[in-house]
Amino acid sequence: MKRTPDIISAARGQWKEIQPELDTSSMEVVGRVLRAGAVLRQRLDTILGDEGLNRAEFDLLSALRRSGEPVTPGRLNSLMVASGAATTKRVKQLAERGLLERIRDRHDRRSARVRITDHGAELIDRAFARNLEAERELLAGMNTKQREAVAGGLAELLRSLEGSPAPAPPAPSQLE
Amino acid sequence: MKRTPDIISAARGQWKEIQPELDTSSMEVVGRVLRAGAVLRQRLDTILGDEGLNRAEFDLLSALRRSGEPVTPGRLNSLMVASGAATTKRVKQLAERGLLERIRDRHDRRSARVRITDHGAELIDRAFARNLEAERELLAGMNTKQREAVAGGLAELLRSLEGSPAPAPPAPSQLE
DNA sequence: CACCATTACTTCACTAGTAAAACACTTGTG
DNA sequence: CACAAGTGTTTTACTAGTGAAGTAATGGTG
Repeated sequence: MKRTPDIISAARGQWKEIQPELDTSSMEVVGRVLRAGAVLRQRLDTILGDEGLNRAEFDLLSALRRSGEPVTPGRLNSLMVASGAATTKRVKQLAERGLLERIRDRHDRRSARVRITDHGAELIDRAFARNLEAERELLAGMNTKQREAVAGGLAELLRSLEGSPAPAPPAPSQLE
Repeated sequence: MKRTPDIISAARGQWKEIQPELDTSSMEVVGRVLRAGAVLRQRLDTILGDEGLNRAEFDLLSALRRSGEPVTPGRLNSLMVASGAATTKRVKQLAERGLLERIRDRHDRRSARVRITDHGAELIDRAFARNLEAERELLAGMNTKQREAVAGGLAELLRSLEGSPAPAPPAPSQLE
């Protein structure tokens, strides 16, 4: 079954002419992930904008919301695949908007824990639902079987790259 | 066959507790693409740095190199999934480094075409090979079958999102 | 041809991200 | 216990990206 080529197939063909001996097979996965990610981000970021959030803010509030309890900046870094400096900035700005707050960690004074506010939870709940809807629309060109196939493969890839997700550290019994 | 969950499965489980009626199935694809992309980028960008290029520069030189002929800024935008302002900046900086040059387009004076220099081609050839090697290492945790499966699914996704790639516009017979 | 709509690109003002440095705290070792 | 090594986070200086505005050119229409 011959398929219309996607842009990565086309690119591989071009590289073959330039450097015929080069093994470009990794592009089949990596090139496609990076490109699909860029396209999806470009399209979904505008939807988030309508909800008053950018990608960074959305990711932070999502991570906090689904964690269900306060999270350390270090853990946020890895949940969001961001640098410490980026996380610090994001937390500061959303704290100023009253969407989250910092709570001192009595058990480790190098750190504070970040907790979403009620206002923040309301905002992310709405934005998240809206985002899911937009995602579904973007995936509408694929049938269920195709979506499940790529989802399974991507899960393999993530496990291969990251291993299994670390459980959240135990919440201290008292935080003030 | 029950698999160790990846972070997106875990996240979906968390959302199910917060909003049980929400259909989060799109996260299986979109969430994973975005996350895998972020992880891959984080890891590969350091490799590119060793070759003296950042992601933006790498993408631009790659696009030019594999095109084999001068490209308009507008086409570079879509090849790289970047805004016009970003492309302008990238072109300016790499031109200053002598890695590419701008050629006037006699057929449309709103535009110039961007051509990679010999120096630029040497640099990207080495960087590209190094990048492929790093990609292969990152994919080493997956077997061939798994890689082919996810590659196929991702190709479907890209075609669904972007359609088939536009061919390069004909090269004018004379450019000066 | 004159004029208007559209297109292609650049400029501008601002924001988000990063590595490295700085600082404070925690843990390990003798 | 004292000190060194390690860890967690923030600060800093800088860079890359963006939307909107600006500018020039092209194409369409009467």
